[in-house]
Amino acid sequence: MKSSDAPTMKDVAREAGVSLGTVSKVINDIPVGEQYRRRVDAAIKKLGYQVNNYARGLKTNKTYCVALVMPSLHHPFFAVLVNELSKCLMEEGYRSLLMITSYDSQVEEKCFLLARQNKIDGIIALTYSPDLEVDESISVVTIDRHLSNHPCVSSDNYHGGELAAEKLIALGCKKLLFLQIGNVIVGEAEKRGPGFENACHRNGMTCHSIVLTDDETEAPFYQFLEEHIHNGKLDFDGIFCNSDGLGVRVCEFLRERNVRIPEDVQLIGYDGIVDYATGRYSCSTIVQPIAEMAQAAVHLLLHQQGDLMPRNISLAVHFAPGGTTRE
Amino acid sequence: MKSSDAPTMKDVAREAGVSLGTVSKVINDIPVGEQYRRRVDAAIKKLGYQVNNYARGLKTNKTYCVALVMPSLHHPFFAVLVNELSKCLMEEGYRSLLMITSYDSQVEEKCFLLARQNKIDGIIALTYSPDLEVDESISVVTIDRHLSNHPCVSSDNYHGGELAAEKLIALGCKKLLFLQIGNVIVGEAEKRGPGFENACHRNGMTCHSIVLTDDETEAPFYQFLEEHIHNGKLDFDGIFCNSDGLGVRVCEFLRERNVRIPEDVQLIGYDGIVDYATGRYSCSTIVQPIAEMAQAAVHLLLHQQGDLMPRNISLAVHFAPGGTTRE
DNA sequence: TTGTAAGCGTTATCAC
DNA sequence: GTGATAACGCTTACAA
Repeated sequence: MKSSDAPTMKDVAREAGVSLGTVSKVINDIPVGEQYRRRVDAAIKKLGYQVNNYARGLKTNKTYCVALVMPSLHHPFFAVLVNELSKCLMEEGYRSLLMITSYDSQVEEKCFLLARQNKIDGIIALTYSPDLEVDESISVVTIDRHLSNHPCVSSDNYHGGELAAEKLIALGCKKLLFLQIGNVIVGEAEKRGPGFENACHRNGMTCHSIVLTDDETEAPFYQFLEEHIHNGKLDFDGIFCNSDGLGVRVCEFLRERNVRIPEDVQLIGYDGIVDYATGRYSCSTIVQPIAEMAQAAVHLLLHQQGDLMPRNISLAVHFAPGGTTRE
Repeated sequence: MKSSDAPTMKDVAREAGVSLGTVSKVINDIPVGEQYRRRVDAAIKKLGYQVNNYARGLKTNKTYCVALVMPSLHHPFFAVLVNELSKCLMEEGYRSLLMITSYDSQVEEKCFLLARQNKIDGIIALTYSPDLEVDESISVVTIDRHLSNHPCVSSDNYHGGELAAEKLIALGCKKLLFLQIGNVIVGEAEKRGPGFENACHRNGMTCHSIVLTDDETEAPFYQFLEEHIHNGKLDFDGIFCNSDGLGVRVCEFLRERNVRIPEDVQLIGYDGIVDYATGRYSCSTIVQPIAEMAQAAVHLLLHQQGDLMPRNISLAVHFAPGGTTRE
């Protein structure tokens, strides 16, 4: 850690032979005599002066810094989300303070505390603890989950579920299965199932659903599937999984048992995860508009505080074929 | 953006009926009379006081903040690296300022500037611009690439190449091929090829190498492979790719042409990328110890500045089977 | 227009 | 050991 003896505004003022206030004005683009401006600019360049955001933040009570509280970057969805959030924030002149919670609510709490100590201008969070204490004075936007009455940005999960059902039905499926494994915490993502089921019924079809929570294993899925395979034929011909990850695993399980996908069974996942190596979707999927979600979250946090904060913003999803449906 | 009217040390002092200095001492764990400490602690709790890191940083010239300058989080290697870096830093009491450059050297430069303005305590960077201007007063540790004389942390790329060759040879390969597509910028990763070739020669084997740079497409690889397939047999029986991504694509290409992997051709990639859905390696691979690299970078940056900064630290890699080798 | 000075919330150096 | 007080680098009235 080298000690920083960076030049300050005072140094610039001395070098330019003007006062502190003048330097400040130049830096903040406040009108100043042309000659002064030139002298100051020259001094700044000569000394390599850089504004000290800490001093500025202290004075203005504005840090141009937003905390990103995320469970992990091992999952592509989170990684890409953080990527987009960080880019959006940077475009708006904000910096991102990244905090990884590892799905640990203790850490989540600590992050919120740290964020507060850092006097950040806001928090964008995807958390798993339902009862996080959030300081009322700080602006928060959540992704996919609700936290007190802070606005939540998500994809249109309900419609995504509907879309999956409609697509499978349009592709000729007659017996539909819905598999979900997810958070004990109820969030926006839990609307995928209802959307799917509703669209099934609306189309006069029944649908078998199996819903597990994160603290269980996926074993019941596979046991169920196993029991419903007879002579290499599954009793269902259309499956909707609440994530691409699950979709991929289910595909693999079925293919190992000689169930042909998409010939005999078609499957749709959710998320729109793109394989890093091939650039393709890992299965047919309902694509979440991650970049738009990031943009919405940032915009909501920075430009729409105060008056009319919506409780939820859900963004349009679309279906993308990924080899596990006939189209 | 709600305005923050958080309580200050002054408020705490008044509430506790002590002076400012005493409050400061309590907060910084400097010995203080038991009664005072209790009164201050009570006041802190009552008011919900939180230290203002900006004011503290201004005074102490220490921000406990490190900038992470990364090209993108779309690639799992970067995502996991950032994940680990951020966790390490947090454990050491540091915050991470994430900056995504999108492989754009203009942005890289801007990030370094922003980092400097933010008076961060150091930078951990994976950049693509060879001539980034780095302020001499700031500590930098790079990953995989060299930047002026800042220390660089990487996996043991050269040995990784050797390992790949030795493994393929041990598994019975007779005709070896090396494929590399990578940065125009020369970094530590460019040692994989030499390591591979050297180990080949040491074992009395020749090795055909094709090296492309980022600004080209991979087409020449596939053209070459196509020309060297006769009756479903490839002229080579062992391939080393300089990344798992390339490895996966090459496998796919060959399998589509009925070349059997790993029966007829064995392939080893580099990175140790784990599939998010299955948790398995995407191909047989030389695994980079990402967590250890992160730890080394953080440790180097925070605890070993000044005296003996190594130019390069390379960490041990290991081979992991991933279905594209016979073991 | 430009310069001066107060103050943001801390820490640290003093006397007491 | 405790309490004033002077910085830290900046912004912002306000005075010149």
